[in-house]
Amino acid sequence: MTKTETAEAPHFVDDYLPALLARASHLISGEFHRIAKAKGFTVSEWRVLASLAGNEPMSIGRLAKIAVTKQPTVTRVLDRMEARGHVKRIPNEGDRRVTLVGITPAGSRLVAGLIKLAREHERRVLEPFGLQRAAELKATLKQMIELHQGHAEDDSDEEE
Amino acid sequence: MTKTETAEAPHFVDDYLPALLARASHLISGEFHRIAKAKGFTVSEWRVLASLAGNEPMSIGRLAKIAVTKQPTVTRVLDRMEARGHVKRIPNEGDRRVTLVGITPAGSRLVAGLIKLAREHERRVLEPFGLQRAAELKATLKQMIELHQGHAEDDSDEEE
DNA sequence: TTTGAATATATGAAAACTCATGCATTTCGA
DNA sequence: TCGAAATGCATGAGTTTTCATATATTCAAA
Repeated sequence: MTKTETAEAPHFVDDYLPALLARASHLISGEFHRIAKAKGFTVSEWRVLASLAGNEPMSIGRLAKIAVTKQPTVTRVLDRMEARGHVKRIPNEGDRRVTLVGITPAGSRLVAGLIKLAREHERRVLEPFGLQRAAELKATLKQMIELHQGHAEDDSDEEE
Repeated sequence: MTKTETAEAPHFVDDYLPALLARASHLISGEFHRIAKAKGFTVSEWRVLASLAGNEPMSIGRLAKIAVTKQPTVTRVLDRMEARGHVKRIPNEGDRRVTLVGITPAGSRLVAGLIKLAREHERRVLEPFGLQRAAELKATLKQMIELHQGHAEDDSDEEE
């Protein structure tokens, strides 16, 4: 129905990489975010926790980059999470401008369950593609990330 | 490139598909969003315009789905854009619950330039991967979107 | 028809995010 | 060593987004 338009020519956003990435990301992550929310976390909080999980403390700036969240937002998310005892700020020895953030044992326990669920969800998502294509997809995405993390300007990307 | 770690197993988020999608999407789109903002659009506005560009009017719900934005947000974005004359709401004949949204000539002119820039940007992003891998990436993403658009629950996904 | 459940969009109140900028600390050139 | 520029994080203020729900319309069933 409603095809007053010319034959087909897929619409712009249907073949535009950023749109495809956004839509796929949104759909896939959204599925898991419902689980995270059920456990009492906002999306940002889950991202922060997942980024810190199993890692040594890292700077807030680095965390912002990994968690795909702007620095002021991260600062505020950390305030909430620190208040709940899931993460802790740690003054940095060498450079006192830096504040490190680490996950607490309580935070670790909480996120451990979520990560388990996240991995299961990921497996279900990738399953229809097979190991080969799944690996290719991840490799391509990783390479793309690698190529673009330097384009900085906004968020907190750069360094390295 | 990454040295911070102890050459250990890559951290959870470094091989977790949703994180890779989010990070790639964020980095790539972010690059273009700077251009869109320079032209006076917010990210949401650009998404709405890009979704409508060259298309016939569509319902707000469908637009929300395509633009990867929640319905209340779309409604408000539309308010702003309609006030600027970039889009227009059109009462739907058959079902009067539905409000259609179309891009105006003024909106079309504006977005035409942006889309041209967007395509150039996309080409630059995909260039290092070659036609083959680029096509595979898009195909995989499209299939993934296809497989998951029904999982609805939040936003506005479903139907179809 | 009439009623009750669905569906599509809008909206008030609250939460989250973002920009611009502030403060503290470190770096670096003169 | 001094002062300017840079860096890292925090914060005030304003905007956007979000949740929950309201409103309007359609649909299904009795």
